[in-house]
Amino acid sequence: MTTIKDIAREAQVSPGTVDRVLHNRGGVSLETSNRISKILKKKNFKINQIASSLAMKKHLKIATLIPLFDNENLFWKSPHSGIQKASQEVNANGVEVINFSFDQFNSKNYIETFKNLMKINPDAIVMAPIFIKETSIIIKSLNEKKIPFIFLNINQKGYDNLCYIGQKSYEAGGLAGQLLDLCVFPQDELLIVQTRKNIDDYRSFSQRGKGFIDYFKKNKIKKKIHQIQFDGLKNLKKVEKKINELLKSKKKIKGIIIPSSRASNIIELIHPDIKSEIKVVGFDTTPKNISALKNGQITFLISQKSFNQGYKSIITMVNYLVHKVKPEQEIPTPLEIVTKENVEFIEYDKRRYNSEL
Amino acid sequence: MTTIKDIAREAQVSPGTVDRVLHNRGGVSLETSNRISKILKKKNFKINQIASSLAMKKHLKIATLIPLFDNENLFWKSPHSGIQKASQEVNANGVEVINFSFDQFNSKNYIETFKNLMKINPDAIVMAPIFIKETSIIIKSLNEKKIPFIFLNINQKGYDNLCYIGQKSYEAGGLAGQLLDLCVFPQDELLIVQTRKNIDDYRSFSQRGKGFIDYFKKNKIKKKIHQIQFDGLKNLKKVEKKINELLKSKKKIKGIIIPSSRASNIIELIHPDIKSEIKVVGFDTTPKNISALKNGQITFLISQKSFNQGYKSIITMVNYLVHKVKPEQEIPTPLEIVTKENVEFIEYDKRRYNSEL
DNA sequence: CTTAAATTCGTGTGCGTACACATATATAAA
DNA sequence: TTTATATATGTGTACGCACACGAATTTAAG
Repeated sequence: MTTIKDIAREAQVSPGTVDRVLHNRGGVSLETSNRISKILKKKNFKINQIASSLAMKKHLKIATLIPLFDNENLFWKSPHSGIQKASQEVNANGVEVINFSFDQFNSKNYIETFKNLMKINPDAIVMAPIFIKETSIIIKSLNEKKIPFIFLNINQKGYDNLCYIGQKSYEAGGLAGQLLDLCVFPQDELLIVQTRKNIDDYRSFSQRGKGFIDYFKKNKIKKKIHQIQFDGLKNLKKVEKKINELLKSKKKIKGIIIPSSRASNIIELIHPDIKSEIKVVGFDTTPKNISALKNGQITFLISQKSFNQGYKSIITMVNYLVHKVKPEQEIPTPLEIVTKENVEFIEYDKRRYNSEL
Repeated sequence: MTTIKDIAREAQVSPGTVDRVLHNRGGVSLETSNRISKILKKKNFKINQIASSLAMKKHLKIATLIPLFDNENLFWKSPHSGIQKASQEVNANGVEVINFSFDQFNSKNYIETFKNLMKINPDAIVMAPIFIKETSIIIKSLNEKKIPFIFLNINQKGYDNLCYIGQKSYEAGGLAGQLLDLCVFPQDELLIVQTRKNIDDYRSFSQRGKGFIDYFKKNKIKKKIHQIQFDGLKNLKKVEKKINELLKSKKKIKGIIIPSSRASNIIELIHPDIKSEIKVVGFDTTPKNISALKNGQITFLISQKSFNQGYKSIITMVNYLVHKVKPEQEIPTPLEIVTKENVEFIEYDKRRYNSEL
């Protein structure tokens, strides 16, 4: 292994001079510089990353701003884990990741958490821009201080975020369309169950619905697609009644897509006799969804691979900050199809990841 | 960040003593040791990997022994890439990975390549144990020299390999069963196309076939499953004739599984009229299979994620050598389902990986 | 009580780099 | 010529840890 010292000796200069050439920090005569460069190439010198980062002792702070998770709503646990895993890896490079979580149903808390976040003077931010208006305020503040930021899992257009890392929801809907189309009879009808009313158009739920419908249009498949909406899942009795009534009256419905991550909550309300004849596509591998998949109530789950999203967000940011690698503007995560028959291996893989934290 | 020095100061000992406790290298009185341990825990001390590996300056050599790939047979390209990626990462930890490739149809070459491999005195080996007899010779040699080894992608029982990293072929066949079952009518029949005759029972091809058949048994689904075998794909005319004749005579066959990685080669021989009504499940995301998937000739591909396999094999070995982490005996890779609608994202992800090499 | 042996612990060095600081040389201005 | 100024290069230290060596202390043996 060639070291800086070796190069220096051969070029008859001091290690410091070689270092200057390596990082073209100036202050070296052209003649010396050329001589050193030649030797560097000849010896195929590569800086030792280990020694380098040890010496640099850079202390970058990346702050994350994403929703809290709890037993009720486990979705954000997975990105959190991915971020954790990445944190640990980059920690060795002198990068510190500090997490700030907010209540995803409370826009005020979103802003307040952001203010707290700014107190630590982060060098960069990874965030899930949930609220529209508040996000615009946040981004303004970030732009003033020239702090780079990445959008995670939720995209907002019109900002100069370094990139967006997340699922293409519209396309995920298309995939759901293909899957249901494959496993129902041509004459069967389908149903979209929205678990929240009046949701913003940009939200993944509605994007998935659109993609689903458009899949059939695009492929010129004639398909009757019903829709039903609920105003949250607080009043379960009401939801139960409504959906069972619908399914009883429309016997031709043999496929259901639930574009939110609450598929299991809906499915368990459906009458067993009806349920057994219906194929269901849900989203996100929450524990509840997984168990519904395992006992056959859900046919397919489409996973965001949100662990990977979290992981990538940190790695991408570090690459940008440390190595000045500009990422592509959109980094879509693969659409992972999960069924009863492959779920155990996907779960196994996750466990490994988490245990490696 | 807490350093060894900090701990030493608080425990009123020298850094060397703390180091001894950290690596329980002995030579420390119980009393002192306990005191130091407590402080370590209290301060949540973690050794700085960077400084650690810099100081250790270990020079481990891991050799890989896997088949060559070429334009004809691209399967092994992917594990190679994964190994490359991992190599680069662990390189920073003072680990060197040296690749040795052999002709997968030439058992002599397998042994010869192994002999060359041994000349570099590797500290560990990652290998694909393709040939039975020759493998037994190789392993004997490795055991004598106490060199640890990992089986990659192909498993052989009865050896004390550190672990096996690869797909569970039997289960992959089950998954194929579920997918085809979901997308054909109950009365439809299925077909297994083996592209090679007289293949060893342990090979993934036949394991997949078994898993496929057993899926229907296990779930008590009555299904007529036909089988056809070819002796390689040299004589394409003959293959074409035979398979089209079969499909014409058995009109009820509406689903085909090709348990090797040559699905596209088979599919393109089938008469268009028949093909359009048949669902096809293939394995492995070779370029040819991908394009057949894109143009609708293949319905599902089940991917080995062999890039990940290669990657994991190196990481696992390094964890064992450096951090003494014993892996589980079997590390199955997720069974990835690929369709026309999600293939582009999976391809994108691969490209990213490769570009990061 | 002396000496040897074992136990316990401190010190110092090296790993390869980054960077601040010091020094030397050349060039320009006075 | 002298002094100031810029340019070019050398030196030294810190980064955090691993490990060898040796010193100090305790215990055992004679």
